[in-house]
Amino acid sequence: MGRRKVEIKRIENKSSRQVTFCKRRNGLMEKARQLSILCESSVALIIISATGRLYSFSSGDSMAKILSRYELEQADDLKTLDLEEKTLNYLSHKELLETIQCKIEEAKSDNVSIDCLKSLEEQLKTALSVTRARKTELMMELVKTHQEKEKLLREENQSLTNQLIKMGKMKKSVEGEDARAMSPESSSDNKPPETLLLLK
Amino acid sequence: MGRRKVEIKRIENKSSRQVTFCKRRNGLMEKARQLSILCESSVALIIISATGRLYSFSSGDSMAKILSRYELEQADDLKTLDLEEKTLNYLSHKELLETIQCKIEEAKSDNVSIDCLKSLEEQLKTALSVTRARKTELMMELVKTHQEKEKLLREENQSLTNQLIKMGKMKKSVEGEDARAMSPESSSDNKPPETLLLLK
DNA sequence: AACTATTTATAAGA
DNA sequence: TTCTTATAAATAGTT
Repeated sequence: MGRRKVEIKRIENKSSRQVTFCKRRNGLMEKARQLSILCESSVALIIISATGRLYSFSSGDSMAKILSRYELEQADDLKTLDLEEKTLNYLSHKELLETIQCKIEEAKSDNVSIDCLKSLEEQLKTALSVTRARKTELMMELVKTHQEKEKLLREENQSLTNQLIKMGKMKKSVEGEDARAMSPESSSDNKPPETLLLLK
Repeated sequence: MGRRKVEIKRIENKSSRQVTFCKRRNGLMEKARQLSILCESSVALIIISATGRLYSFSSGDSMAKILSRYELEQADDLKTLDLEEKTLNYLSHKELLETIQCKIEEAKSDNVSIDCLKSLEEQLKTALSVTRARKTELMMELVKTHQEKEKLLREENQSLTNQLIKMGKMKKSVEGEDARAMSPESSSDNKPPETLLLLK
């Protein structure tokens, strides 16, 4: 939308690249704002120029909230488990925590070096990821357990329902012919009644 | 840009809000992509719909890289220092590290509870923030020291230059008249030579 | 930093 | 939902 159509590829001329960056960045920010208002959604936008300058917009929820929601979806689940696999391969959660304790011991001194803090930061980052991954792992297990329990309960339920239908039919077949109307929601898939042995 | 102008405010009709969300979301993503390519910049875009669905786009660098760059700018510097002030007010870095060691001790057991891991995660997050803040603090001090050293060196340099000019002039004033051409870059602000006592 | 000729995005309608 | 089209909005090149 300008004097002529432009191909979407890196603009070679430095100054026109800079001008376009400024124009389109503002356009993008405005569009992000509009979307969030029109459709009451949360939008987080971070732009880093080629020269390293940072621009950001966030709406609805605060940036931190949006980012943590994103991380919840991405990092916390499978990706972190993958990313941290390297670490997990060498060190178990327990071993990692032991390692970090040593680092912390070092960092408790009153005049720590920047390098020491840098290294502690890295360790804490890793520990945080691994703790999250382990937490997710445990939660997944928990969910799985619940799902299985639910499945068994559904099966039990189905079985009981079928038995009821069977009994109802026997009774109705003595009384008359409109027995099918009794439980319409399960009328199309009444399998032969299964035993309750499934439920241990 | 449609059949008529729309005010930027929440669209009341649910289905047209949904349609607009879909259209504008796609538009925004496309614009983000174009900006990143045209101007070789990194763009991270996260959109969360009113119903909680998450959409994201990232370019150039990976999402994780962009987010950590964002956090570096925001969290690491003053804001985290503010955000974590609460924590720092109650616990020093050292005390925090001691607290975390206890948590870690708990979490090292083989069958930790999810709650325990959740709490450890929180502690690690705080420790990470505080460690970063402390690191930044120390780095700022270091930078300040260097800046002061630099200032003193510049002053020493200026003083020496001035002394040289003065000596040069005295010499030249004996020899001839074109002495001004000697050091053109410092010809306009040659203050009287200061002592070197500044440099301790 | 403005200006405008064009292109592009999109609101409403089908 | 998807396509179409009239119109609003964004922006490329120019000044």
